[in-house]
Amino acid sequence: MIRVLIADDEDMIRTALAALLRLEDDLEVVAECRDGESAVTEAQRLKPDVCLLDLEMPGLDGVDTAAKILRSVASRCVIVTRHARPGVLRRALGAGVDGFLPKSRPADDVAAVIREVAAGRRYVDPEIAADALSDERSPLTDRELDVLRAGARGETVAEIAASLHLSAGTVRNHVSSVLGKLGLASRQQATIHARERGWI
Amino acid sequence: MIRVLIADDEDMIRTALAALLRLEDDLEVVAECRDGESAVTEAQRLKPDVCLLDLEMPGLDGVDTAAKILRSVASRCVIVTRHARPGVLRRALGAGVDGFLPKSRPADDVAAVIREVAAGRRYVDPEIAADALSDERSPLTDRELDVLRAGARGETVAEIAASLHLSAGTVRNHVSSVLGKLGLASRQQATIHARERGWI
DNA sequence: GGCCACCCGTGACGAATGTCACGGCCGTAC
DNA sequence: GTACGGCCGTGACATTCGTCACGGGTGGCC
Repeated sequence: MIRVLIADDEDMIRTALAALLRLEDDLEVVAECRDGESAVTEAQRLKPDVCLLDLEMPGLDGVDTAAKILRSVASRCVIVTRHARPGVLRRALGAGVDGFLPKSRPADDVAAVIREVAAGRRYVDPEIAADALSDERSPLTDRELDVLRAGARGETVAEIAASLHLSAGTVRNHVSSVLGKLGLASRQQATIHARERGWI
Repeated sequence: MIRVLIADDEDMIRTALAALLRLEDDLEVVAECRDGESAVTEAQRLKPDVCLLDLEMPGLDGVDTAAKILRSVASRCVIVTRHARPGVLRRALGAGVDGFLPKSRPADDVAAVIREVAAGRRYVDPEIAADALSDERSPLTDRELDVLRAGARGETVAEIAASLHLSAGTVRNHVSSVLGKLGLASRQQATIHARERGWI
């Protein structure tokens, strides 16, 4: 019997997946969590065989949650996500995740992947894996990404500078460098671009 | 037997819901569609009793799809959505939709709502309904929303003006008016604000 | 008729933004 | 050692952006 923990902040998808997994004879859903923090707590308490973690969750996201779980429990983690991008896959594998499944795959595959991972194998969606091999990784430096992240909600240059403890001129230089690398013309275009590729 | 059409571009949630609904004795899933256009076609061909439509779909969104279906077939429509905002609910009801269910509700509720709607009753998530009654609707004019939509991807004022066949000064005035009404300081903040509330 | 809201435009102003050139400080690679 | 790239900062510059005041046009409402 494979003991499974599910974490997803969206009730409809979480309860639907849990109900489907319960129909499988060899799977047992031992916990349903709506955020990363409770998933970590429950994983430490119940020590499930496999944790199925949604990437997009408030607070701790799926990868952060997996990293915390893997540091303290001998569980295996599968990341499920709507926005499957090479950048995210890299982050996930770096955190020690064993499965990576985009939500563009049918629900039947979830049980299959859980069995694979529980058996000690890894599973990565082949489509994304191919993308991750062929694609360009972010040409931006860490600091440049910091600036993009800090300005993602429409903050002004001065506010970005304040939150990063920089001077406004430095922020402008970083932004200018980003726009040059990406061939774009404004910060908001750069943030959209970076978000679509999973860089931030 | 209630005949149901499901439309959702995300395979995992669509197949999961379809599988769960098939477990119900009184429901029959007659079609699964991944976009609005095919949902309209299939609805016209199969004339299902209830159409379960995801709001967020490429091309025709859920509400547009419902409007097209309701004009040509005697089906009833239920909108399912991740971002349930009063503005969206208003749009949906205006299109003649009979059910409105956010994805923050458990999957069991889907079958219950389908039965309600099939029986000729309406169902609107009480949480959202309360919000819709109490909240402010958008204080922005149609043209102001046009400008926000046109500039949602980081376009410059001149580009917005070109795509709306306006002068740059007029666009700036609309933007200025929007920012005044919302108490914000930049276009990108205004677009974020409007998106969060379902105005665009 | 007047009043008002919305729409479109112009012109001018200050502030914010992006570009460029420059210098300095650290690491790592050769 | 030198060379290079990332990082931080300054200063000056042109462009863009948001604000304001103004005028004209339409259509609905009293």
